[in-house]
Amino acid sequence: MSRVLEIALPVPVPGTFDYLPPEGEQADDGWLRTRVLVPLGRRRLVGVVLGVREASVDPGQLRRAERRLDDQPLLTPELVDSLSWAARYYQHPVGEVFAAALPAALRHADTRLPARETLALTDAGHAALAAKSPRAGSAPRGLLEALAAGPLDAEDLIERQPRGRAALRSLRERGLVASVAAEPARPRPAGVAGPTLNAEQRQAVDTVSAALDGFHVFLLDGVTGSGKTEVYLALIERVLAAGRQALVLVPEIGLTPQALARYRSRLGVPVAATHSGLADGERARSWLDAGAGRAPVLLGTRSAVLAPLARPGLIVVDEEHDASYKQQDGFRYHARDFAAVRARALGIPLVLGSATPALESLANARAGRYTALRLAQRAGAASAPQVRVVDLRRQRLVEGLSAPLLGAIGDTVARGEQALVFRNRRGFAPLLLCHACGWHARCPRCETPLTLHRAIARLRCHHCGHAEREPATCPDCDEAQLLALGAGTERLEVALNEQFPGTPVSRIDRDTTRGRAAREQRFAALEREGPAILVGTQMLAKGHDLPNLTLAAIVDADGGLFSADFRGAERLAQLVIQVAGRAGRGARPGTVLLQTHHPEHPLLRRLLEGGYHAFADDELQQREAMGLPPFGHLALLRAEAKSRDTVDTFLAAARRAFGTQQGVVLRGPLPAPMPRRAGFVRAQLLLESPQRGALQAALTPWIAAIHALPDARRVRWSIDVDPIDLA
DNA sequence: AGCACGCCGACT
DNA sequence: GTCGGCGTGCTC
Repeated sequence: MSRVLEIALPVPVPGTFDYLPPEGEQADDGWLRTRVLVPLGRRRLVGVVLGVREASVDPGQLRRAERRLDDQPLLTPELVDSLSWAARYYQHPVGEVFAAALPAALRHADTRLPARETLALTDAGHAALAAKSPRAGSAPRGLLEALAAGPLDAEDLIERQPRGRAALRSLRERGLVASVAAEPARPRPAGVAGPTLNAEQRQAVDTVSAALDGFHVFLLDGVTGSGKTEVYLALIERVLAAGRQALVLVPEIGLTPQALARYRSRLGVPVAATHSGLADGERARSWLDAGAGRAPVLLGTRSAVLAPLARPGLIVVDEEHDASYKQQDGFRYHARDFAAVRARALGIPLVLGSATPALESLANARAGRYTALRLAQRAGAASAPQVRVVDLRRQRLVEGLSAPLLGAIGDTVARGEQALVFRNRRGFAPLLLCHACGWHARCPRCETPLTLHRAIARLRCHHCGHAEREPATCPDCDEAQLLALGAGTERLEVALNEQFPGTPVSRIDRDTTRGRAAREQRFAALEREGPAILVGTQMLAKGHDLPNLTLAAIVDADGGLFSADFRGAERLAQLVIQVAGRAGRGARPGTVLLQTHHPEHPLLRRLLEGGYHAFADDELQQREAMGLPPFGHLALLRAEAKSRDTVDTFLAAARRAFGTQQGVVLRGPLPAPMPRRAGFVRAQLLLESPQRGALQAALTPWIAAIHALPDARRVRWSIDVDPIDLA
C-alpha cells in the first residue's frame, strides 16, 4: 500500500501521471495543488499535483518525483475542480489545461519572480521636488509627486504615470529615487467618489447587492453610454467592504491604461492586472496575488478567468458578447462560460454586461436562468444616435463611398466635428486582376486572393502572412493593365484625403497601429482635435470615447447579411450598435450611416426599426428553427495536413469511430470555409445535438477513440466544443 | 509535444 | 561504409 502523487503534466495526452514521492518523503495531502518537477521520458517537466491516492498500478513501475517547487498550494481546491471540469467539457488534455492556467513564468522550474521593490525619494529627490526641478507636468515630475506622500511599490508607481518606466529609469540614474526596505505606504488614498448613480443604475446595484451571498448570474443589458462601469464599481466597492475579492474580465482591446487607472483611482485599493502588455513576471505576480488574497481586485483579459481567488466575492464580464473571450487555439475555452462555471462553484454572483448581449445570454435571461437588469438611459446629456440606411443600388460610388455618405462627412467636418468610416478590410484592394487575361493574384499556400498593399507595393495574404512584391505587369500575359478591385481601409484613406483636402484623415488598423500604446496615442490625439476623419477596421468600434465624433459610417453592411457563418448577422447587428455607440457620446447628437445593396433585408429592418432586442428576437427564432446555438449545441472536429488524402482518411476513420449516437447528428466531412491555409488542406466534422448532455456523452468516448487512431498522428487535429464560428 | 528508435537514400 | 530523412510509438 503505497500512496502516489497524481500529476497533471503539459503533454497532449488525456489523463494524469502517477509518481512516487521523492526518496524518503511521504505522499500526503501537503503535496496537493503544488507544482512539482518530475522526469517524463528523457525530459523533466513541471506539473501540478491534483491528487494523492493509492497506486492504481504496481508501484514498481512508477518513477519518483524529483522535487516540489512550492511550499504552499498554488491553486485553490475550487480552481482544480473547475479546471478539471473544463478539461472534460472542452475535451482537452488536462495537463495542458493546467499549463494554460499557470502564468508563463510559473511553467518552468527555474522561476525567479521579480522581487517586490519599494521606492522612495532620496534626499536629492526631496530637494529636486522642492526646487521644482523636473518640469511640471513631465513624467518624472509626476513620479516624484506620487512618491512625496510616502514609499510606493515600483510597479504600482510606474503604472500611475504614462511613460512611467522610462521616467523611473532616469530618476534612478540621477539618484533622486532609490529602493528602500520599508513597506509601501498604506493605506492608499481612499477611492475617489464616482458620479451619483441614476435610478436604473441604483436599481441594478441594489438587485445584485441583495444576492452577493450565493451563485446567481445577472445580465446587465445597458445601452452604450448608460454607465455599466459605474454599476460594476459600486458592486466591487460592496464586495471589498465585505473583505472579498472581485475578478473583472474585459475584452482584449478594452484593457487600456485609462480603464485601469479608472478602477485604481475609484476603488482606492491595489488592482492587479493581467494583460498582454505586461512582462511575464508581472503577470505571474498578479496571478499569485489573486490566489494569495493580496490583490483585492484582479482585472484582466480572457486568461484572467483561469486565476485562483482566495476570497472570491464577485465576477464581472464586461462586453460579454465579445469574441475575444473565446480562445481560438489549444485549450479552446470560453472565458464567459467558464466564469459562470466558477461563479457557481464559488457560490458568488456573476455579472455579464453588454449593450449587445450574445444571443446565448439573451436566451438564458429569457429562460429565467439569468436575471436581466436593463439600463435604457444614456448617462448625462448624450442622446441616442439616429441610424440611416444608404441604398447603394445604382449609386455612383467613389471607391465604395456613396454621394450621401460623402455629403454627410462633408457636413460633419464643416461643423468642426469628426467622422468615423468603418470598413472591415485592411489594405488597398482585396483583389488584383489582369484586365487582359483574367489572371488574379492568389496566395500559393492558401489559394485565396492576395490583398494589395499599395503604400508598400506588396501583395499580402491575410490568412497566412505570405507576402510578395506587387507585380508591374501581369505575370501570365505581360499586359501592363492590372486592376485593383474593391477598396480596403488604405484606399479609403487615399480617397478621403482627395475628397477632403485640408481635413486630417487618420487610418486606424493593424497596419498603421500596432500595439496597445500606439492605438491609445492615436485616440488620445483625436480626443483633442477638431475636424477629422477616421478610417479603420474593428479596432475603431470600441475603446476610447471621442466626444467630438458625431458621424459613424459602415461602408459595407452586406458582408454580414449574407455571411456563410451562422453568427454573421449577430456580429453585424452588434457592430452597428457598437459603432452607433461611438457617435454622439458628447453633448451633440450622433448619426450612423449604413451602406447596403439590401435596404429591405428583414434583419436590417428589424434592427433599425426595433433595435437590437427586436433583431435578437427574430434571429433567435431562426436559430431555433435551424437547431443552431443557443438551441442546438455544436462541436467541431477540425483537421489539417499537407495532403488532401491524409485529411480525408483521418476524418473517415473518425467518422467510423463515432458510429451512431442517440440524439447526436454528425455531419461531414465538410470542407472548411478556408479549405487551404498556409499550405495545409483543411476539413472538419460537425456534431450537433439539441441536448448539451447528449453531445457531451457522445464526445468523451469519441475523443478517446480518436486519440487512439493511428491516422490521428498524421494530421493536426483539434476539437472545438461550442465553436463561435465554423471557420 | 518532445524524444527515441528504426529502417532506407546521397555523401565525406 | 556513415549522416539523416520522417514514420511509429511512448511517456507515470
